[in-house]
Amino acid sequence: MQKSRPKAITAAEFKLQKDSADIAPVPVLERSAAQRKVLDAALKLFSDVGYFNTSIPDIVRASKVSTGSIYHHFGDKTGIASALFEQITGDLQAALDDIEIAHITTGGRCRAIIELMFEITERSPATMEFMLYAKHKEFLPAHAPICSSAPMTRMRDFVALGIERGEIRVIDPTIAAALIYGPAIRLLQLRLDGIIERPLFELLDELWDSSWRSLRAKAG
Amino acid sequence: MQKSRPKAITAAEFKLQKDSADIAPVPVLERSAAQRKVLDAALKLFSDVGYFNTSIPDIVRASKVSTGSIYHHFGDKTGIASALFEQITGDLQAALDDIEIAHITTGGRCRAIIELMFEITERSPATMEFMLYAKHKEFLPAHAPICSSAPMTRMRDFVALGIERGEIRVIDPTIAAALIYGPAIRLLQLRLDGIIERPLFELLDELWDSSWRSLRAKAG
DNA sequence: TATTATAGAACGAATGTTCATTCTAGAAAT
DNA sequence: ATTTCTAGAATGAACATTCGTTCTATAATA
Repeated sequence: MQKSRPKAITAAEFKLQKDSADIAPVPVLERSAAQRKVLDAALKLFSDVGYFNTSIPDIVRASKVSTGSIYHHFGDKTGIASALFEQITGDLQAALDDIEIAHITTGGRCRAIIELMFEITERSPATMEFMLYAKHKEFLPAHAPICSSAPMTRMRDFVALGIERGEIRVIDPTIAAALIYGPAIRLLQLRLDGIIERPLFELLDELWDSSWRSLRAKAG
Repeated sequence: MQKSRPKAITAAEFKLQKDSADIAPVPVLERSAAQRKVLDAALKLFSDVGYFNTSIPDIVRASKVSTGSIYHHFGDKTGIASALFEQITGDLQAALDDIEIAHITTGGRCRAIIELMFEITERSPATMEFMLYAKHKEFLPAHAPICSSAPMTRMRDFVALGIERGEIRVIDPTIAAALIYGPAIRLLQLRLDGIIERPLFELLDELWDSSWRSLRAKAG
Protein backbone atom coordinates (compact mmCIF):
# COMPACT_ATOMS: atom_id res chain seq x y z
CA MET A 1 0.00 0.00 0.00
CA GLN A 2 2.79 2.36 0.96
CA LYS A 3 4.77 3.84 -1.90
CA SER A 4 8.48 4.25 -1.56
CA ARG A 5 10.00 7.67 -1.12
CA PRO A 6 9.86 9.83 -4.21
CA LYS A 7 13.31 10.47 -5.58
CA ALA A 8 14.28 13.72 -7.29
CA ILE A 9 11.66 14.43 -9.92
CA THR A 10 11.05 16.97 -12.63
CA ALA A 11 8.37 19.61 -12.38
CA ALA A 12 6.28 17.78 -14.95
CA GLU A 13 6.47 14.53 -13.04
CA PHE A 14 5.63 16.32 -9.86
CA LYS A 15 2.49 17.78 -11.38
CA LEU A 16 1.55 14.34 -12.59
CA GLN A 17 1.94 12.91 -9.13
CA LYS A 18 -0.21 15.60 -7.63
CA ASP A 19 -3.03 14.46 -9.84
CA SER A 20 -2.84 10.88 -8.63
CA ALA A 21 -4.20 11.14 -5.13
CA ASP A 22 -2.13 8.55 -3.28
CA ILE A 23 1.23 10.28 -3.36
CA ALA A 24 1.87 13.11 -0.97
CA PRO A 25 2.84 16.30 -2.85
CA VAL A 26 6.14 16.69 -1.03
CA PRO A 27 8.44 18.86 -3.13
CA VAL A 28 12.11 18.11 -3.38
CA LEU A 29 13.85 19.65 -0.43
CA GLU A 30 16.54 21.93 -1.72
CA ARG A 31 17.48 24.61 0.71
CA SER A 32 19.66 27.65 0.23
CA ALA A 33 22.31 28.45 2.79
CA ALA A 34 20.07 31.13 4.26
CA GLN A 35 17.18 28.71 4.55
CA ARG A 36 19.34 26.17 6.30
CA LYS A 37 20.63 28.77 8.74
CA VAL A 38 17.06 29.77 9.57
CA LEU A 39 15.89 26.18 10.03
CA ASP A 40 18.87 25.27 12.21
CA ALA A 41 18.36 28.29 14.44
CA ALA A 42 14.60 27.77 14.60
CA LEU A 43 14.87 24.09 15.50
CA LYS A 44 17.20 24.91 18.34
CA LEU A 45 15.05 27.74 19.63
CA PHE A 46 11.78 25.81 19.28
CA SER A 47 13.30 22.95 21.20
CA ASP A 48 14.89 25.12 23.89
CA VAL A 49 12.08 27.53 24.67
CA GLY A 50 9.18 26.42 22.49
CA TYR A 51 7.57 27.72 19.34
CA PHE A 52 5.49 30.38 21.02
CA ASN A 53 8.33 31.68 23.14
CA THR A 54 10.40 32.16 20.01
CA SER A 55 9.90 35.46 18.19
CA ILE A 56 10.92 36.27 14.66
CA PRO A 57 13.47 38.77 16.01
CA ASP A 58 14.93 35.88 18.03
CA ILE A 59 15.31 33.84 14.86
CA VAL A 60 16.78 36.84 13.03
CA ARG A 61 19.39 37.23 15.76
CA ALA A 62 20.23 33.54 15.99
CA SER A 63 20.34 32.85 12.27
CA LYS A 64 21.80 36.15 11.12
CA VAL A 65 19.26 36.22 8.34
CA SER A 66 17.15 39.33 7.99
CA THR A 67 13.43 39.59 8.63
CA GLY A 68 12.78 40.28 4.97
CA SER A 69 14.66 37.19 3.83
CA ILE A 70 12.90 34.97 6.31
CA TYR A 71 9.51 36.14 5.10
CA HIS A 72 10.64 35.85 1.52
CA HIS A 73 11.57 32.20 1.99
CA PHE A 74 9.00 30.97 4.45
CA GLY A 75 5.97 33.21 4.06
CA ASP A 76 5.18 33.43 7.74
CA LYS A 77 6.20 31.99 11.07
CA THR A 78 4.24 28.78 10.67
CA GLY A 79 6.03 28.33 7.36
CA ILE A 80 9.26 27.83 9.27
CA ALA A 81 7.71 25.16 11.46
CA SER A 82 6.13 23.60 8.44
CA ALA A 83 9.43 23.42 6.58
CA LEU A 84 11.06 21.84 9.62
CA PHE A 85 8.26 19.30 9.83
CA GLU A 86 8.62 18.34 6.21
CA GLN A 87 12.39 18.19 6.41
CA ILE A 88 12.30 15.90 9.43
CA THR A 89 9.53 13.57 8.28
CA GLY A 90 11.18 13.42 4.87
CA ASP A 91 14.50 12.36 6.35
CA LEU A 92 12.67 9.83 8.48
CA GLN A 93 10.91 8.39 5.46
CA ALA A 94 14.24 7.97 3.73
CA ALA A 95 15.71 6.23 6.75
CA LEU A 96 12.71 3.87 6.88
CA ASP A 97 13.24 3.08 3.20
CA ASP A 98 16.81 2.10 3.98
CA ILE A 99 15.69 -0.05 6.87
CA GLU A 100 13.08 -1.80 4.76
CA ILE A 101 15.77 -2.71 2.25
CA ALA A 102 18.44 -3.65 4.74
CA HIS A 103 16.24 -5.91 6.88
CA ILE A 104 13.94 -8.67 5.71
CA THR A 105 12.44 -9.89 8.97
CA THR A 106 9.89 -7.92 10.96
CA GLY A 107 11.97 -8.31 14.07
CA GLY A 108 15.01 -6.89 12.34
CA ARG A 109 13.06 -3.98 10.96
CA CYS A 110 11.44 -3.03 14.23
CA ARG A 111 14.70 -3.29 16.11
CA ALA A 112 16.37 -1.09 13.51
CA ILE A 113 13.58 1.48 13.85
CA ILE A 114 14.08 1.64 17.59
CA GLU A 115 17.80 1.95 17.07
CA LEU A 116 17.15 4.78 14.62
CA MET A 117 14.93 6.62 17.09
CA PHE A 118 17.57 6.23 19.79
CA GLU A 119 20.24 7.45 17.43
CA ILE A 120 18.30 10.56 16.47
CA THR A 121 17.63 11.25 20.14
CA GLU A 122 21.32 11.07 20.99
CA ARG A 123 22.64 12.86 17.93
CA SER A 124 20.03 15.58 17.67
CA PRO A 125 17.72 15.78 20.68
CA ALA A 126 16.11 18.88 19.25
CA THR A 127 14.94 16.95 16.21
CA MET A 128 13.39 14.25 18.35
CA GLU A 129 11.81 16.84 20.62
CA PHE A 130 10.29 18.59 17.66
CA MET A 131 8.78 15.35 16.43
CA LEU A 132 7.50 14.15 19.75
CA TYR A 133 6.53 17.16 21.72
CA ALA A 134 5.74 19.83 19.19
CA LYS A 135 1.99 20.24 19.46
CA HIS A 136 1.73 20.52 15.76
CA LYS A 137 -1.96 21.18 15.84
CA GLU A 138 -1.22 24.34 17.78
CA PHE A 139 0.93 25.93 15.13
CA LEU A 140 0.52 23.63 12.13
CA PRO A 141 -3.25 23.33 11.82
CA ALA A 142 -2.82 22.24 8.20
CA HIS A 143 -0.79 19.16 9.10
CA ALA A 144 -2.21 15.92 10.38
CA PRO A 145 -1.14 14.97 13.90
CA ILE A 146 2.29 13.40 14.04
CA CYS A 147 0.77 10.04 14.97
CA SER A 148 -0.86 9.75 11.59
CA SER A 149 2.11 11.13 9.67
CA ALA A 150 3.67 8.98 6.99
CA PRO A 151 6.58 7.64 9.07
CA MET A 152 4.29 6.62 11.91
CA THR A 153 1.82 4.77 9.73
CA ARG A 154 4.78 3.17 8.02
CA MET A 155 6.04 1.86 11.35
CA ARG A 156 2.65 0.35 12.04
CA ASP A 157 2.52 -1.20 8.59
CA PHE A 158 5.75 -3.09 9.29
CA VAL A 159 4.14 -4.61 12.37
CA ALA A 160 0.92 -5.48 10.59
CA LEU A 161 2.92 -7.22 7.88
CA GLY A 162 4.75 -9.18 10.57
CA ILE A 163 1.44 -10.52 11.82
CA GLU A 164 0.32 -11.48 8.32
CA ARG A 165 3.60 -13.27 7.77
CA GLY A 166 3.28 -15.17 11.04
CA GLU A 167 6.40 -13.63 12.54
CA ILE A 168 4.33 -11.93 15.23
CA ARG A 169 1.64 -13.88 17.04
CA VAL A 170 -1.96 -13.05 16.25
CA ILE A 171 -2.89 -9.94 18.15
CA ASP A 172 -4.60 -6.62 17.47
CA PRO A 173 -2.08 -4.77 15.26
CA THR A 174 -2.58 -1.49 17.09
CA ILE A 175 -1.71 -3.15 20.37
CA ALA A 176 1.23 -4.93 18.79
CA ALA A 177 2.64 -1.66 17.51
CA ALA A 178 2.17 -0.06 20.92
CA LEU A 179 3.96 -2.99 22.58
CA ILE A 180 6.91 -2.71 20.23
CA TYR A 181 7.38 1.04 20.01
CA GLY A 182 5.73 2.25 23.23
CA PRO A 183 8.51 1.31 25.64
CA ALA A 184 11.19 2.70 23.33
CA ILE A 185 9.37 5.99 22.97
CA ARG A 186 8.91 6.11 26.71
CA LEU A 187 12.63 5.65 27.33
CA LEU A 188 13.51 8.26 24.82
CA GLN A 189 11.16 10.75 26.45
CA LEU A 190 12.82 10.07 29.80
CA ARG A 191 16.18 10.61 28.15
CA LEU A 192 15.10 13.91 26.64
CA ASP A 193 13.79 15.04 30.02
CA GLY A 194 17.12 14.25 31.61
CA ILE A 195 15.71 11.46 33.81
CA ILE A 196 17.89 8.88 32.10
CA GLU A 197 21.52 9.89 32.10
CA ARG A 198 23.07 7.02 30.18
CA PRO A 199 23.09 6.92 26.36
CA LEU A 200 20.07 5.00 25.14
CA PHE A 201 22.22 2.51 23.22
CA GLU A 202 23.18 0.90 26.51
CA LEU A 203 19.55 0.02 27.08
CA LEU A 204 18.77 -1.26 23.61
CA ASP A 205 19.59 -4.95 23.95
CA GLU A 206 17.73 -5.50 27.20
CA LEU A 207 14.77 -3.48 25.96
CA TRP A 208 14.56 -5.32 22.68
CA ASP A 209 14.79 -8.78 24.21
CA SER A 210 11.86 -8.05 26.47
CA SER A 211 9.73 -6.27 23.91
CA TRP A 212 10.15 -8.85 21.23
CA ARG A 213 9.72 -11.78 23.60
CA SER A 214 6.14 -10.72 24.28
CA LEU A 215 5.25 -10.56 20.61
CA ARG A 216 7.12 -13.05 18.46
CA ALA A 217 5.23 -16.10 17.33
CA LYS A 218 5.94 -19.24 19.32
CA ALA A 219 6.91 -21.16 16.22
CA GLY A 220 9.56 -18.69 15.09
CA MET B 1 10.44 6.35 50.91
CA GLN B 2 7.22 7.80 49.56
CA LYS B 3 4.86 9.26 52.13
CA SER B 4 1.15 8.72 51.78
CA ARG B 5 -1.10 11.58 50.80
CA PRO B 6 -1.66 14.17 53.50
CA LYS B 7 -5.27 14.13 54.67
CA ALA B 8 -7.10 17.24 55.76
CA ILE B 9 -4.89 18.93 58.31
CA THR B 10 -5.00 21.90 60.61
CA ALA B 11 -2.99 25.03 59.95
CA ALA B 12 -0.61 24.16 62.79
CA GLU B 13 0.03 20.69 61.43
CA PHE B 14 0.56 22.13 57.97
CA LYS B 15 3.20 24.52 59.26
CA LEU B 16 4.89 21.64 61.02
CA GLN B 17 5.01 19.64 57.80
CA LYS B 18 6.49 22.53 55.89
CA ASP B 19 9.44 22.49 58.27
CA SER B 20 10.20 18.82 57.61
CA ALA B 21 11.67 18.87 54.15
CA ASP B 22 10.39 15.64 52.69
CA ILE B 23 6.73 16.54 52.42
CA ALA B 24 5.67 18.75 49.56
CA PRO B 25 3.99 21.90 50.84
CA VAL B 26 0.80 21.28 48.92
CA PRO B 27 -2.02 23.16 50.58
CA VAL B 28 -5.47 21.67 50.76
CA LEU B 29 -7.17 22.52 47.50
CA GLU B 30 -10.29 24.46 48.28
CA ARG B 31 -11.57 26.35 45.31
CA SER B 32 -14.33 28.92 45.19
CA ALA B 33 -17.03 28.61 42.57
CA ALA B 34 -15.33 31.31 40.51
CA GLN B 35 -11.99 29.53 40.68
CA ARG B 36 -13.55 26.27 39.56
CA LYS B 37 -15.28 27.99 36.65
CA VAL B 38 -11.98 29.48 35.54
CA LEU B 39 -10.08 26.20 35.84
CA ASP B 40 -12.75 24.26 33.96
CA ALA B 41 -12.82 26.76 31.13
CA ALA B 42 -9.04 27.02 31.00
CA LEU B 43 -8.52 23.26 30.91
CA LYS B 44 -10.89 22.95 28.02
CA LEU B 45 -9.35 25.83 26.11
CA PHE B 46 -5.76 24.75 26.80
CA SER B 47 -6.61 21.29 25.55
CA ASP B 48 -8.56 22.46 22.50
CA VAL B 49 -6.30 25.18 21.17
CA GLY B 50 -3.27 25.17 23.46
CA TYR B 51 -2.03 27.42 26.23
CA PHE B 52 -0.50 30.03 23.96
CA ASN B 53 -3.51 30.24 21.69
CA THR B 54 -5.70 30.93 24.70
CA SER B 55 -5.93 34.58 25.73
CA ILE B 56 -7.18 35.89 29.02
CA PRO B 57 -10.17 37.45 27.23
CA ASP B 58 -10.93 33.94 25.91
CA ILE B 59 -10.97 32.61 29.45
CA VAL B 60 -13.07 35.54 30.60
CA ARG B 61 -15.64 34.78 27.91
CA ALA B 62 -15.70 31.04 28.51
CA SER B 63 -15.77 31.17 32.29
CA LYS B 64 -17.91 34.27 32.72
CA VAL B 65 -15.49 35.45 35.37
CA SER B 66 -14.03 38.92 34.95
CA THR B 67 -10.44 39.75 34.15
CA GLY B 68 -9.99 41.35 37.52
CA SER B 69 -11.26 38.35 39.42
CA ILE B 70 -9.04 36.00 37.47
CA TYR B 71 -5.99 38.07 38.34
CA HIS B 72 -7.18 38.36 41.90
CA HIS B 73 -7.31 34.59 42.27
CA PHE B 74 -4.45 33.38 40.11
CA GLY B 75 -1.95 36.21 39.95
CA ASP B 76 -1.17 35.82 36.28
CA LYS B 77 -1.77 33.53 33.34
CA THR B 78 0.81 30.97 34.40
CA GLY B 79 -0.95 30.87 37.76
CA ILE B 80 -3.95 29.30 36.08
CA ALA B 81 -1.83 26.60 34.47
CA SER B 82 -0.04 26.11 37.74
CA ALA B 83 -3.29 25.65 39.66
CA LEU B 84 -4.47 23.15 37.06
CA PHE B 85 -1.22 21.27 37.33
CA GLU B 86 -1.46 21.02 41.10
CA GLN B 87 -5.10 20.04 40.98
CA ILE B 88 -4.47 17.25 38.52
CA THR B 89 -1.31 15.83 40.06
CA GLY B 90 -2.97 16.04 43.46
CA ASP B 91 -5.97 14.03 42.30
CA LEU B 92 -3.62 11.53 40.69
CA GLN B 93 -1.67 11.13 43.90
CA ALA B 94 -4.89 10.41 45.74
CA ALA B 95 -5.91 7.81 43.18
CA LEU B 96 -2.50 6.15 43.45
CA ASP B 97 -2.92 6.03 47.23
CA ASP B 98 -6.20 4.21 46.76
CA ILE B 99 -4.61 1.78 44.33
CA GLU B 100 -1.74 1.07 46.70
CA ILE B 101 -4.23 0.17 49.40
CA ALA B 102 -6.62 -1.79 47.22
CA HIS B 103 -3.98 -3.96 45.56
CA ILE B 104 -1.17 -5.87 47.20
CA THR B 105 0.59 -7.41 44.23
CA THR B 106 2.71 -5.44 41.83
CA GLY B 107 0.82 -6.86 38.90
CA GLY B 108 -2.49 -5.76 40.37
CA ARG B 109 -1.18 -2.30 41.08
CA CYS B 110 0.28 -1.73 37.64
CA ARG B 111 -2.83 -3.02 35.94
CA ALA B 112 -4.95 -0.72 38.08
CA ILE B 113 -2.74 2.23 37.15
CA ILE B 114 -3.17 1.53 33.47
CA GLU B 115 -6.91 1.17 33.99
CA LEU B 116 -6.88 4.51 35.80
CA MET B 117 -5.04 6.22 32.96
CA PHE B 118 -7.48 4.76 30.46
CA GLU B 119 -10.40 5.86 32.56
CA ILE B 120 -9.13 9.43 32.83
CA THR B 121 -8.54 9.48 29.09
CA GLU B 122 -12.11 8.38 28.37
CA ARG B 123 -13.82 10.46 31.02
CA SER B 124 -11.80 13.65 30.65
CA PRO B 125 -9.51 13.68 27.64
CA ALA B 126 -8.61 17.28 28.36
CA THR B 127 -7.14 16.27 31.71
CA MET B 128 -5.01 13.57 30.13
CA GLU B 129 -3.94 15.91 27.36
CA PHE B 130 -2.88 18.51 29.85
CA MET B 131 -0.77 15.95 31.70
CA LEU B 132 0.80 14.39 28.65
CA TYR B 133 1.20 17.08 26.09
CA ALA B 134 1.41 20.30 28.00
CA LYS B 135 4.98 21.41 27.55
CA HIS B 136 5.12 22.48 31.12
CA LYS B 137 8.59 23.88 30.82
CA GLU B 138 7.26 26.39 28.32
CA PHE B 139 4.78 28.00 30.63
CA LEU B 140 5.55 26.49 34.02
CA PRO B 141 9.29 27.04 34.35
CA ALA B 142 9.00 26.63 38.10
CA HIS B 143 7.66 23.08 37.90
CA ALA B 144 9.75 20.00 37.26
CA PRO B 145 8.96 18.15 34.02
CA ILE B 146 5.93 15.90 34.29
CA CYS B 147 8.14 12.80 34.04
CA SER B 148 9.71 13.56 37.39
CA SER B 149 6.48 14.66 39.04
CA ALA B 150 5.33 12.82 42.12
CA PRO B 151 2.80 10.52 40.43
CA MET B 152 5.29 9.43 37.79
CA THR B 153 8.05 8.59 40.24
CA ARG B 154 5.45 6.80 42.33
CA MET B 155 4.53 4.62 39.37
CA ARG B 156 8.17 3.70 38.91
CA ASP B 157 8.53 2.95 42.61
CA PHE B 158 5.78 0.35 42.38
CA VAL B 159 7.70 -1.40 39.63
CA ALA B 160 11.01 -1.22 41.48
CA LEU B 161 9.34 -2.75 44.53
CA GLY B 162 7.99 -5.54 42.35
CA ILE B 163 11.54 -6.41 41.30
CA GLU B 164 12.76 -6.40 44.90
CA ARG B 165 9.89 -8.67 45.88
CA GLY B 166 10.65 -11.07 43.06
CA GLU B 167 7.31 -10.53 41.34
CA ILE B 168 9.05 -9.05 38.32
CA ARG B 169 12.11 -10.76 36.90
CA VAL B 170 15.46 -9.08 37.43
CA ILE B 171 15.79 -6.28 34.91
CA ASP B 172 16.77 -2.62 34.85
CA PRO B 173 13.90 -0.90 36.70
CA THR B 174 13.75 1.97 34.24
CA ILE B 175 13.31 -0.47 31.38
CA ALA B 176 10.75 -2.44 33.36
CA ALA B 177 8.68 0.67 33.97
CA ALA B 178 8.89 1.61 30.30
CA LEU B 179 7.76 -1.89 29.31
CA ILE B 180 4.78 -1.74 31.61
CA TYR B 181 3.56 1.80 31.08
CA GLY B 182 4.98 2.64 27.65
CA PRO B 183 2.51 0.68 25.55
CA ALA B 184 -0.44 1.94 27.58
CA ILE B 185 0.66 5.53 27.21
CA ARG B 186 1.17 4.98 23.50
CA LEU B 187 -2.37 3.65 23.07
CA LEU B 188 -3.81 6.48 25.04
CA GLN B 189 -2.00 9.00 22.86
CA LEU B 190 -3.39 7.35 19.77
CA ARG B 191 -6.82 7.50 21.34
CA LEU B 192 -6.46 11.20 22.13
CA ASP B 193 -5.34 11.85 18.56
CA GLY B 194 -8.40 10.09 17.23
CA ILE B 195 -6.42 7.27 15.62
CA ILE B 196 -8.06 4.70 17.87
CA GLU B 197 -11.82 4.93 17.75
CA ARG B 198 -12.80 2.26 20.24
CA PRO B 199 -12.88 2.95 23.99
CA LEU B 200 -9.56 1.97 25.53
CA PHE B 201 -11.19 -0.45 27.95
CA GLU B 202 -11.75 -2.86 25.10
CA LEU B 203 -8.00 -3.09 24.63
CA LEU B 204 -7.05 -3.44 28.27
CA ASP B 205 -7.09 -7.22 28.70
CA GLU B 206 -5.10 -8.02 25.59
CA LEU B 207 -2.64 -5.23 26.33
CA TRP B 208 -2.13 -6.29 29.91
CA ASP B 209 -1.63 -9.97 29.11
CA SER B 210 1.14 -9.15 26.70
CA SER B 211 2.80 -6.47 28.80
CA TRP B 212 2.85 -8.49 31.95
CA ARG B 213 3.92 -11.69 30.22
CA SER B 214 7.22 -10.10 29.26
CA LEU B 215 7.98 -9.03 32.81
CA ARG B 216 6.61 -11.36 35.45
CA ALA B 217 9.08 -13.65 37.11
CA LYS B 218 9.08 -17.21 35.81
CA ALA B 219 8.40 -18.63 39.25
CA GLY B 220 5.26 -16.59 39.78
C1' DT C 1 -31.15 45.98 66.62
C1' DA C 2 -29.37 49.42 63.66
C1' DT C 3 -25.26 51.49 61.90
C1' DT C 4 -20.75 51.65 60.54
C1' DA C 5 -16.25 49.61 59.35
C1' DT C 6 -13.40 46.34 57.07
C1' DA C 7 -11.92 43.12 53.86
C1' DG C 8 -12.15 40.32 50.23
C1' DA C 9 -14.04 39.64 45.71
C1' DA C 10 -15.63 41.27 41.20
C1' DC C 11 -15.48 44.35 37.44
C1' DG C 12 -13.83 46.03 32.86
C1' DA C 13 -11.86 50.06 30.62
C1' DA C 14 -7.16 51.79 30.02
C1' DT C 15 -2.18 50.94 29.44
C1' DG C 16 2.07 49.82 27.54
C1' DT C 17 4.53 46.33 25.38
C1' DT C 18 5.49 42.68 22.28
C1' DC C 19 5.41 40.72 18.07
C1' DA C 20 4.17 39.09 13.38
C1' DT C 21 3.95 41.11 9.31
C1' DT C 22 4.52 44.78 5.67
C1' DC C 23 6.95 48.10 3.15
C1' DT C 24 10.43 50.48 0.65
C1' DA C 25 14.73 50.37 -1.11
C1' DG C 26 18.83 48.55 -2.51
C1' DA C 27 22.14 44.41 -3.82
C1' DA C 28 22.90 40.17 -6.25
C1' DA C 29 22.13 37.06 -9.68
C1' DT C 30 20.62 35.39 -14.17
C1' DA D 1 17.14 44.48 -17.24
C1' DT D 2 14.36 41.67 -14.93
C1' DT D 3 13.86 38.67 -11.35
C1' DT D 4 15.27 37.11 -7.00
C1' DC D 5 17.03 38.01 -2.66
C1' DT D 6 18.41 40.90 1.41
C1' DA D 7 17.84 44.45 4.60
C1' DG D 8 15.80 46.61 8.68
C1' DA D 9 12.72 50.34 9.94
C1' DA D 10 7.74 51.12 10.35
C1' DT D 11 3.15 49.48 11.38
C1' DG D 12 -0.80 48.05 13.73
C1' DA D 13 -3.18 44.53 16.12
C1' DA D 14 -3.33 41.54 20.03
C1' DC D 15 -2.27 40.68 24.39
C1' DA D 16 -1.12 40.35 29.50
C1' DT D 17 -1.52 43.08 33.10
C1' DT D 18 -2.89 47.22 36.01
C1' DC D 19 -5.89 50.14 38.43
C1' DG D 20 -9.66 52.70 40.25
C1' DT D 21 -13.92 51.48 41.49
C1' DT D 22 -18.07 48.95 43.03
C1' DC D 23 -20.27 45.15 45.22
C1' DT D 24 -21.08 41.79 49.08
C1' DA D 25 -20.85 39.95 53.42
C1' DT D 26 -19.21 39.61 57.73
C1' DA D 27 -17.56 41.91 61.91
C1' DA D 28 -17.42 45.73 65.13
C1' DT D 29 -19.68 49.23 67.42
C1' DA D 30 -23.46 51.76 69.33
